[in-house]
Amino acid sequence: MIDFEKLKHVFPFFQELSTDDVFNFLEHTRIVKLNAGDIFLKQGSRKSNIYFVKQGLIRSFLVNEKGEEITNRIRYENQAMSCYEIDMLNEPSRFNLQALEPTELIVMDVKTMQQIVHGNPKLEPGLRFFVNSSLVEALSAVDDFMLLSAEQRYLKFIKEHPELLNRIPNKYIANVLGITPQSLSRIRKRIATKKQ
Amino acid sequence: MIDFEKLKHVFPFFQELSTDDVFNFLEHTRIVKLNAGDIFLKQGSRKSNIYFVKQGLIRSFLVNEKGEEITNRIRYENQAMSCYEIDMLNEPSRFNLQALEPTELIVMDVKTMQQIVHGNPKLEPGLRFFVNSSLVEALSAVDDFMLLSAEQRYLKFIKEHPELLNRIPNKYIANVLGITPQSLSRIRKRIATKKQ
DNA sequence: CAAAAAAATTAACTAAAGTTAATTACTGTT
DNA sequence: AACAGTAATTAACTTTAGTTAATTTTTTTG
Repeated sequence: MIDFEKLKHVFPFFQELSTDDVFNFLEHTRIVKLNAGDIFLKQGSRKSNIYFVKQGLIRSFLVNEKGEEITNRIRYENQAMSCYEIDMLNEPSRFNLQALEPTELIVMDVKTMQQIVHGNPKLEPGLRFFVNSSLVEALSAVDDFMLLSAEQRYLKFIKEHPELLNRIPNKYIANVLGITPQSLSRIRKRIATKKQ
Repeated sequence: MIDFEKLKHVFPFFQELSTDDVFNFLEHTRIVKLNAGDIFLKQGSRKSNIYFVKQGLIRSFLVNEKGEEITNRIRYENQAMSCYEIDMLNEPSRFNLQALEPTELIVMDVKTMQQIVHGNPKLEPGLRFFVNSSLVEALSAVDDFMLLSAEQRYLKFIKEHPELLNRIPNKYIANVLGITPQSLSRIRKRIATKKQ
């Protein structure tokens, strides 16, 4: 059973909607419960879903030519993950999606979602807000890579996501910062010795 | 006078619109003609416009604490530039916008554009396509910073934007790649000697 | 065309990051 | 508590990038 009031908090754009609107929307979603470690989308897949994290923590990663896993995105409560290659470029996913904790996802087919949202103008602002926010986040991340050093990016990361520090291994953070775990370890040491 | 047929090519999302729809949209735009070097938006500004490049070449750049100009975005024909800080975060622009060639821009206030587009459902798909494409581009750029070396990013850049190579100085390309002009010069030398 | 300005390259040096491998610390399990 | 597996750190070394400055090349402009 879906907790309607809780969902309004999870998805701010539900706030202005009637119960009917929300239920009509949620009718086309399904809840997926995952254990830590479960991979719910594999590299090469073309399943075009959008995944809202209701509870838990997920990551997107690929396996490079050396066989190493490289994590490129981390999402937690109230955030959404999608694979832009599948939705927008009509290509198979380059990435795997994996739960890192016991996780509950609200899953919806992207095409279905678009049909429903565009069929009900009251839903449009919510989707727009979501896409626009994603765009701002991505553009801002690009600027950070261009303008900040790895150390500065790390400091910004822990400032903006302090709650993640104790939930994910540093090696995932290193990947997201675009550096190796060894390099992050050195940066952390540098920062620690500076502070004293 | 606006060349309607040309515009349909410039903005693919106009293709399916009636002449009336397009003129209604364009009524709220203005054409701005710039000389090479003209700065048309200054760091700190809150003018929330969207700039479509009809002809020419523009860049976004900031001046860092050392007084150096750092270019973070380059846009040319058929592309659009906006300042996400102003539109989405309600903050003053961190960047300057400058024409690098004699340039013609179609300028429109973002709020006005949103009103018009949301007031005419036929215009919605065009805006959505634009925002979604921007999102894919930005996410892809983030992935490139995480997964590719500076040399690989340069090779990808010249492959995807060969027409830019002879239109902008290498130092701007270096900035966009997140490296110094000196470092790009070394990379170019490395590539040149590899090829023989 | 010549001078001036800007851009690109090169060099020498320093700092940071990648690589490989070993060691230490931590976590989860039985 | 002991073990195994994973993560984090450290070290030694290599490669790449940043920094500062000089030099060469290219572009602009009077």
